[in-house]
Amino acid sequence: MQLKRLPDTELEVLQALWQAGEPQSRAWIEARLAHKGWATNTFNTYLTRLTEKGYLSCERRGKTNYYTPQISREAYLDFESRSMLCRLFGGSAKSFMASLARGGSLKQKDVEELQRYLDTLREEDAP
Amino acid sequence: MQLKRLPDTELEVLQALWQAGEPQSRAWIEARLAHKGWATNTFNTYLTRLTEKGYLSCERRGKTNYYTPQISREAYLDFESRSMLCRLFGGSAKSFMASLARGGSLKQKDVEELQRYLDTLREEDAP
DNA sequence: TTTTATCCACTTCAATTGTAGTATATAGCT
DNA sequence: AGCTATATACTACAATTGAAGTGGATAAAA
Repeated sequence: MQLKRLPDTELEVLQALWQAGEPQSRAWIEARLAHKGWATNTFNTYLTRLTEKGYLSCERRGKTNYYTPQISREAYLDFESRSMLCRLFGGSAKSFMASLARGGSLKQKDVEELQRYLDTLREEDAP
Repeated sequence: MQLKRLPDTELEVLQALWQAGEPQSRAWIEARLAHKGWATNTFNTYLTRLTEKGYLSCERRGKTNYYTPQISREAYLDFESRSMLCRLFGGSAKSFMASLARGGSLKQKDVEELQRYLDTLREEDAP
């Protein structure tokens, strides 16, 4: 599938389904995203759009539709984070980090966590 | 100013102006972004919209408008990268890095660069 | 000063997005 | 079989975005 960035609202619905891990109904998603304050039909709209775009499949059981993601969370997030990095930072992960740091989004704790994570990456790479 | 994510096209125009470092005309921007293949008036449209939204100021010299960013590149990128991080990764920089790594966007070289950068951050923090 | 070449203000237009209403089908109850 | 509740299908509509055309203003040339 040729990926395209999804609008915020549709992405939130998709995220809920990724977390679910199995096909879910509109009602289930509505409960999960109750804090959004969207009307019932608003969920239906987003589910339909995601299905038309090929991000979800839809299976009917009785009166109810059950939706299943057709792309993995990993694949989508990878695509979108890469595209963001290009659009904003010319593809440089370091520039991105620098931006977070400057803005104070990167706490001491986050830095340490990241360093540990990067260490594990190097081990994998050159064991 | 209450920031809002900009559409891709407007952001590209703004990026060109940030790089310029001084007020520039539509013609200058058009030359700089010639590879986009946009019609002349398309540049005018985006410049007008950015000005209406408050991201640019506009000064007239003779027949020509000169545009100046009203927000710093740093402030905008900080805002947008933070919002992306929340939307996609629940705010975790580590998850973001993991996503890049999984997708192969993070080369050995990038990892090392990042590690050096993070080291400098810690020195600043606890000298 | 008239002409010309440009630059921009204003208008247009289709597609997408955010949001939800109306209408129809139907599962399940009686 | 008929009734009712409800889930979805279809429709609506304003705002935004991507893209560019028209036409009026005007600096510069003649």
